[in-house]
This record gives sequence, C-alpha cells and structure tokens, in this order.
Amino acid sequence: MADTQPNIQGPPTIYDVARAAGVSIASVSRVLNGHRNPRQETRDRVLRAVAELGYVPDGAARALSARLKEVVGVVFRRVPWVETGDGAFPEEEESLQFTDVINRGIEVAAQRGGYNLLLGSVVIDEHDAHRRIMTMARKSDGLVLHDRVLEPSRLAELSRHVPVVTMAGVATQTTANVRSDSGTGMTELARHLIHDHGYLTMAYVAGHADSPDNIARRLALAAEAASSGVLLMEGPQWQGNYLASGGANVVSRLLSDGVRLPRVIVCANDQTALGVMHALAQHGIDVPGEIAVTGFDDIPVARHLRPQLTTIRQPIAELGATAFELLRSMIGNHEPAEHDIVLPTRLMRRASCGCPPVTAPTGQLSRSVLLAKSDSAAPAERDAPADRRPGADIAVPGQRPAPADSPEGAKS
Amino acid sequence: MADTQPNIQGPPTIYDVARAAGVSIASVSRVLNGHRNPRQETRDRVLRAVAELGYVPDGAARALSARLKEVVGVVFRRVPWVETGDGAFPEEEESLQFTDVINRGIEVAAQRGGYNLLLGSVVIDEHDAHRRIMTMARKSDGLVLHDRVLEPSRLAELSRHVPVVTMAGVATQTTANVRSDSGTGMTELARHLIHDHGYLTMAYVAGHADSPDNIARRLALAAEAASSGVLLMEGPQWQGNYLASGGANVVSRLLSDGVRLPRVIVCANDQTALGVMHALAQHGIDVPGEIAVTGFDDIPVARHLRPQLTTIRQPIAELGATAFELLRSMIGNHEPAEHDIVLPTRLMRRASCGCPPVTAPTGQLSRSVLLAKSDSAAPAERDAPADRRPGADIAVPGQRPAPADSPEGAKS
DNA sequence: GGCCTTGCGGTAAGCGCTTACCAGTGAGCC
DNA sequence: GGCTCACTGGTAAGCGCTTACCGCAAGGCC
Repeated sequence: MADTQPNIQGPPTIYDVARAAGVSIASVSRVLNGHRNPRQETRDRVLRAVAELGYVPDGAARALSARLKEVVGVVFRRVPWVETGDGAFPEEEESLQFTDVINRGIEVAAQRGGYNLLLGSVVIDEHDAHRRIMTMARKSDGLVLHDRVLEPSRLAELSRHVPVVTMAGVATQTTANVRSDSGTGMTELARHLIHDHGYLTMAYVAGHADSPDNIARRLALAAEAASSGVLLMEGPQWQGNYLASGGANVVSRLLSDGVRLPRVIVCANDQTALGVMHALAQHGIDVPGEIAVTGFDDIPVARHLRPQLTTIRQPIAELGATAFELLRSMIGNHEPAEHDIVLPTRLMRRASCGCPPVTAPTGQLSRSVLLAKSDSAAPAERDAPADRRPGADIAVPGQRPAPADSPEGAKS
Repeated sequence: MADTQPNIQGPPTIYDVARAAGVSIASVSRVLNGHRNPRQETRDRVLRAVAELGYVPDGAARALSARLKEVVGVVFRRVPWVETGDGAFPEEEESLQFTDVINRGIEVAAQRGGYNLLLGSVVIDEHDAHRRIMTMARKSDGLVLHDRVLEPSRLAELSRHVPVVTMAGVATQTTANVRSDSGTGMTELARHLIHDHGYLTMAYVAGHADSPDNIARRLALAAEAASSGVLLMEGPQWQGNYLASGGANVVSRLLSDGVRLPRVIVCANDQTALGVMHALAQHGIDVPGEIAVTGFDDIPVARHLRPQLTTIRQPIAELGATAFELLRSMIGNHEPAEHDIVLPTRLMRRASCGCPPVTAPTGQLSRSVLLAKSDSAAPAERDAPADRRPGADIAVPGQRPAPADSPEGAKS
C-alpha cells in the first residue's frame, strides 16, 4: 500500500510485508500461521500486503526459527556414471523404476503433509557416503534410506541424531523399517509355477546377497521347491545384482559355459528378469515356450514387455508413502508409530510364466485395417523368408493355459 | 575433550564444538570453511572436536547466514493418484523414466557442486501449483522446471524473484532453457524410414499439442514426408499425450473404428511408442513386420522391448546436468551463461523400424543347453499347436536388412 | 466507578550459523 | 628499543523468521 519499499532485488521479507500493511512483523507471522486469532482488520491488511508483494516466507529462516524444515531427505543408491570417451553419460540406465516409483510415493505423501523431498544418491563404494548423507540430514527433518546406502555402524550413529526410516532393510533399536512381504509373495509364485504349471526345474537369479528381501525370496522359493521335489539350481553362477545387466550376464555366461538351463528362471526382481529375457531373446530362446521367466516388484514396464512379465506386485508407491508417514511420526523425536511395517504382495500372473496372454477386448481384427498392405510397392521392406535368426522375436505360441485348480496359488 | 557437554538430544551445534575445542565459534567456522587460514594448532583442536562430536552444521542456519542454501528445486508434472476402492495406489505408472532420468542427471551434477535436489511434483490441473512451487523456490536457490508445470504468466512472475531454468520449453527474458535438437533428430529418423526402408505411409502420434518438442518433431516429420511424397496421416485421432496409455488409446480407437493404419507409426516419445506397441500386440499385429513403430528419447527400457525400439536418443541425463550448470551460473542473480542450450540427438536404429535385430555375440547356441527339455514329463506345459492367438508374441522374422546406402540417415 | 479479566498488538530474544570489525601478539624495521 | 605491520582469534551483528512476554485498551463485575 502507501509506502511500499521492497528491498532492492530478492524476494520480499516479512519486514516488507509488515511495513506495507502498517503492522508489526509479529502480526504478519500470526496471520500467516493462524496463531492467536488476530483481529479481522489486521488480518485483511496483512493478507492484502502479502498478495500485493507476492510474499512467501524464506524456508531457511522459518526452519531455523521453528526448528522444523518440512523437508525429508531420501537417499538411494546409484551406479556411478561412467564418462565415456565422447563425453556423454552412457549406460547408467539401471535400477530406475523401482527406486523412482518409491520416491514418487514418498513425494506424494510428503506433499500432502506439506513436506518436500530432498533427494540424494550415493555411489556403490563411495568412501564418504556418510558425510554426504549427514549433510542431507542437516538439511532435513529426517531421512528415508533405500537399501544398502549406509553400513550398519554408520546407520546406528546417524539414527542417534536424526529420525531414520529404512526401506526393505531391517528395523533396529533406533530405526524403523518398511518392507513388503517378500516371503509370502514368493511362496505364492512358487506354488503357481510348481502346481499350476507343473514345472520341474528352476533357478533363482539372486539379488544382492545381503539384502533381506533377497534372502526372504530365496528361502521361500527353496522351501517350496524342496517340499515339492522340484530341482532348484543354485550357486554363485546364479548371482545377480538386481540390475538388468546382472540378469543378462548370468544367462549369457551360463549359455556360453554350456550349462543346461532350467525350465523356469525366477528372478529376484523385475529389472533382473528384464535382463534375463533380453539375453534369452538374443540367444533365440523363447519365453515362456522354452523357458519361463518371472520377476518381482511389478514395476511399470513389466506389463509392457513381450511377453508380459509374471511377477509379484509390491505396492511400490505405497511403500514410499508409508515410509514417509512413519518418518513423520518420528519427527518430534518421538518413538516411531511402529518399528517394522510389512505391506502385502500379490501375484500378477501374466504371460512370461506360461499363462495365456491377455487379449485385447476388441478381439481378433480383420487384417484389412492395415493400410500397411498397400505399401507392398516399397522395395526394401517386403518380408524375407522366415530364416530363424537368433535374436529375432521367435515365438512358440500356444502354451496351454494353466489348469485353474489353484486360482491364485495358495496362501502361506 | 574435557568438559564436553553437548546439549541434551539433538545434533551438536557450533557452540558445542567451540566449547569442546576451547576456541570461539568464529574459529570453528573459519576452520570448517577454510577462511582466513587459522593457525595449525587451532585447526587441529577444532577438527578433533568436530570428529569427536560428529558435528555437521545445520543447513537452515547456514543457509540463512550465508544466503545460500545449496539446494536446487526441481518441479515435474505427474498424473494424479487415483485412490482405488481397495485403498491402494494403482496405475500411476506413466511418465516415469524420462523425467526420472533427467532428474538423476540434475542430481549427479548438483552433487558434484555440493548441492542437493529438492523434488516436487505438480498435478495436471492443480489450481495453486504456483503456491507450492513458490514454497519450493523459497527452500532452494533456484528452480528447474520440467515441461508445462506452470503457466507462462506465473512463470514470468516467479522468475523475477528466483533463477529459473526450464526443460524442453522456450527461453524467455528472465528464464533460461535446455532442450535437445528435436528437429534434426526427427529429420534423420524420417529419412531413414523413407529412404532406407522405403515406407510410403506413416502417421505421427503426437505429444501435447503445445509442447515445443512436439511441434518441432511434427514439423520435421511433415517436411520430410512432404518432400518425398510420403503420406503422413494426421488429425485429432492421432493425438496422444506423451503417455503409454495415450499411445495405446490412439491405436485401439483407430482399430475399432476400422481405420486403415499406415505402414509406420512415428511416436512423439518412447512412452507413447510403448503404448502403441502394446496395443498393436494385443491386436495381433506384428511389429515391425506389419507396422513399424518408432519412438523418441531412448529411455532405458527402449532397448529391452521386443522388438527393440528404434528411436532418437536424447542425452537425457546430460540434459539434466546441463540444466543444473546453467542454473548454477544464474544463482548469484547473474545473467545465465546462455539462454537456450540445445543438445544434439542421435538416431538409434534398432529392430522396431524394420532394421535387423542385434544378435548376441555368442551367436547361435546349441539347443541342448536347455535343461528345459528334460521337463517334458511335466503335464501342464507341453507346447500346444501353434495357434495364432492375438496378443501372443507373434514373430514374422526376417525383415530384410535395410540397404546401407545412407548409413545414419542424413544430417539436416 | 475502580479493579480484574480478556484480547490483541508490539517488542525483543533467540534459532545456529557467517563474517565484519576490533584487539592482542609477535616479527621486522629503523 | 619503540614503532609499524601482518596475522590470528574473539566479539558481536546480523540473516528472516517464530514466539514469549509485556503493555494497553476495553468489557464485565461487584
């Protein structure tokens, strides 16, 4: 209003607003934060000045004073960027999807609570990861840590100062944890493969050996296999790393070593399955006709693969959202609402295990809809004779639908 | 040391360190920030105390005092979460990958510069998106805005107060922009399709109509088509939305309307292509045998699709990293180093356009490696006769390799 | 009508840092 | 030996908020 003199450059401060409204900064603060119920007129003047100046309080000052930043830190692990010769950022590519969906889950929940996300990544063997994580901790009110970003001793130390929630880890005295029910999910999948499909040989492409999820999945699968007399191939040659490249390497290596592959390859997660299917396709091996493949997680692309990936759905985004809520409950440094939250999983039967693929509702269409046919004149693109090249999309369609004697597998 | 008395609970402050080291807080600060070259002994005492207490300065206090938060805000757009009956978070799923890879690019670059990322999303038609964005702005030193998160007038206002870099947008007086060279990329792709493959009919599944990238891509494609006398199908029925579901919908609708499809479907981005391929597969139409499909972006999964997706690679992560550097150059509120940075693109010929698929280096393998064969006893899983079901992985292998007369298309 | 309550606004004290400014100390110089 | 200067450490003033505390005014009560 009258003598509005915003400081030169930079966003207006609470002093600018107070001056413009002709009140004290305390009143401005009270109106804005809804404290002490200011008189209507005061409120109006402040609000008008705020609108005029486009005032938004500075986060740092607010945080310092209120001892609350309204920011939660999220730390995940990434593979290092290899700088190739041509200066580009090449094959990072992996471990996307799962982590990112979780993060989005956190973000949405955080947003609802008026929080923002402070995102940071840590590289595999970064020596001072803990320093950077600590810095993030001091920029936020609490931390959500993805799997294996910090060694246990550091974690313990960190969590003495800051609320910490881990994802897919183990709860400790001072940290809470959110995970999904890997064991039950894997049991359900195993029963489906063994009882519904009747597969007799399988293998498990493992994730990181020390990941609790990996362990739970491996054990559940092994238990079912053992109790049904099914052969489960194991050993270091089946060790993956949760990444597509890991899955692909396992298969390629095995094939070039001349190892006989099992009828089903059960993967520790979808990324791995993606790599496995990729490698199998490159060697001309049909999925699921010759080898069935399954994943775990149900990341968004799983249903877009060909064949669509049979997998265990984790409520990924919900995991993230839950982690946020849990963290929030700890933020006053109160005790966490709960120490170990386990979310349910669900078997998603799709085509890669040998179940019949889903058909479009419109059903079989007349081929005449294809304008393509009128292209026959084009010289370079007529069908060549169907030579069976490895790496091509070779289909052996017609897996018989699985008997439905055990509709959703079984509950453990 | 001697009388270390950290305040009860909560991380130690600079006062705790000063007391423990027997120096003033100024000295602590100077040692930690490398100012004024303190005496060796002072340095030692401070460093020892810091190590002992595990002191890390509070971000808010630091930011307030130094007028630098060392945080950059990143705002992207997401589709709203639909809360389904069973309380889960269902099909968000889309627009992942591209955005997330960019964000990781930003994050890595930011990390190098000692910054962290403040992440926030905005929902399609959120009425007060600008308020939330403003809040983020006040928690950071500058903002990177993804495509279409803020209407132009709001953007202009925002950027008067805060450094802003847009991604794949348009540079303005007060904002800088980073994008990739969509036009050249699309031209290269179009020439490949037209000259190398000889396709005569095509269609463009568009992205958001007002996206500069979409416009550039459409125009480049149209120009090439026109100059070669190739039919380019256009119109509202080909309007997608950069999402897989959009691409799938376009195809499904067209098919159920009985529209004849062109020989090639060029998609505005990979997500769209993914949806298009999905829908085509569901209708039993072979890609690329009957219809070729191409994308744009080269998101990580593109090479894992079957067939592998021919697309234009954008240096996605680098886009993000560049955006960060640009933003950083603006942070003192200086002028941006540049106003509109354009990064090069590159045609990735893979199988979905009709080029021969890449073969595994190991080549053809003996089928005997398949333990699977020993499973023949299993009752429920023998090959059924190859009935041609829609939705199955139907392969019409053996597209003849494209003539190599124009190795990488052409440069524009 | 005086006194106590109640309501509301202003003043000022931090929050935990950085840094300008000042004071003390020792070295170098004439 | 006294002076200047360079160097180092301490003191204190903010940075932009929130909020405890105080003072004033008006209303209610006996």
